[in-house]
Amino acid sequence: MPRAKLSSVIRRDQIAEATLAEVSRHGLQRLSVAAVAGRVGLSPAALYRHYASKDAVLDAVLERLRERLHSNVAAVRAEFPDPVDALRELQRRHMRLLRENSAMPLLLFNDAFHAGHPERRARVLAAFTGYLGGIAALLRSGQRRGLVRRDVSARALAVLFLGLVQPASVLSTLSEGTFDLTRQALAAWPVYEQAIRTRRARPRAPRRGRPTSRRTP
Amino acid sequence: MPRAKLSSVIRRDQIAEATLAEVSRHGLQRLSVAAVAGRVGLSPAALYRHYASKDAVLDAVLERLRERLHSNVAAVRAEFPDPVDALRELQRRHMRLLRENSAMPLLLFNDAFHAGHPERRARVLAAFTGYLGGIAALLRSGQRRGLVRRDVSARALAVLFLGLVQPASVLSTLSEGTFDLTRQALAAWPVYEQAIRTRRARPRAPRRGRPTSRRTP
DNA sequence: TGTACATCAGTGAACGCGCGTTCACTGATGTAC
DNA sequence: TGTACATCAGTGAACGCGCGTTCACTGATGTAC
Repeated sequence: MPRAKLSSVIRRDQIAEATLAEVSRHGLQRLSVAAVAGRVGLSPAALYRHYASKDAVLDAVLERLRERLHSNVAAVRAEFPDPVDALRELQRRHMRLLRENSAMPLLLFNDAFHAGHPERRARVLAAFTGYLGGIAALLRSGQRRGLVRRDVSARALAVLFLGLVQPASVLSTLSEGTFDLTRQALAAWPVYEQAIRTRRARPRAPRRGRPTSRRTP
Repeated sequence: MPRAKLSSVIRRDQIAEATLAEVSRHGLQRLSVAAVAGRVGLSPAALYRHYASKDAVLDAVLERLRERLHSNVAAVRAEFPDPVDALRELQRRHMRLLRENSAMPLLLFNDAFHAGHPERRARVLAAFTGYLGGIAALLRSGQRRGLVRRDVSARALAVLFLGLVQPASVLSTLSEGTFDLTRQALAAWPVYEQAIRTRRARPRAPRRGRPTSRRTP
């Protein structure tokens, strides 16, 4: 007996969201078309009315994740004039994104997601470097205004920013939530902030005992 | 026609190494018993003379990776009396380990590796927290000697240490080597080192403009 | 406001492929005598 | 130093399971007239 019919526009959306939810719960490995269809309330065959293949669904999911990362950068840029404040908020949003979409690392860092899909790997890399680029842009703007140290490239500081959350996220996934991601992030932020901010009237390399010198011009 | 016979002790070793090499090259997703056997110079069926299953091989591989992580920590501890120097060297060794075993992130952070294997997931987590524990121990010893800041837990600083390499490693995997892991790591280390070292005669929170105060007792 | 019809979202059943694993058998190797 | 035999690492062929996908068919829905 056929169940309720809905337009393909709606179904496409439901299927992509259901896939995200399934991956969040059981990982990409165990993701089956049957499970996704079941979650939406469809037979597996019905899914093929809306997507050409399982891979097409995964591509749609990737696009959603890319958008969410991008919109986070856009949002904090708009909200905070101070780029360092914006970064702190971005970290918060990033953690929320991870909490609500634990599928994200399970997909993006998963070779099963790229293996044999060169175009998809390129898109993941583009999403990643796009995000990184947004972070680097914030840092560069901080550098221009004399808020962020200039002796290290904005790019390198941006990669370091990702390191603020990523290992914690891995631990959290592995421990199935036992590891407290938020607590770690809260402890890590001030360390990062102090590390990237322009230092004023401080010895350049304290351990060597060199004479004090100003770092910023 | 049967090929050269070798003792099972040798074969077990060859098979585990071949698996590491295969995963490094094509990821876990594409890892097949046939490919591993072929690399060793055996038929797929022969592999079952030495391991009970493909999963048993993967367990052996996990153990090898755990040992390599552990021995890196032990080595830098033995080599450097200063725990911060030891950490710098650990970062170097970690990068080398990643370069020579790109299988490591492809396995350890892969849900296909844990999915449906609670014991294995526990072992991965244990390897991870063991490594983290070793790093935290170095940091704690630095804290005791007044070399490392005490206002942040050694544990949190240890997770941050992992962040020094991990995002770069992901980028490097995604970009298939285009991204320069070593360069990033070299740029990141001084930032980390300055961030964790005890600060002397520096304003506590420069941006707020609070009065100068010593951080270390 | 009804009727006819094209469209399209739905279904159960079956297909087919990849791949881990098993099976029955082979023949080299090490050891007891 | 030979011979007999248990052991054990090797093989090709076939099995079997999971799962993505296709197929022929159904019936609801929207629209032209």
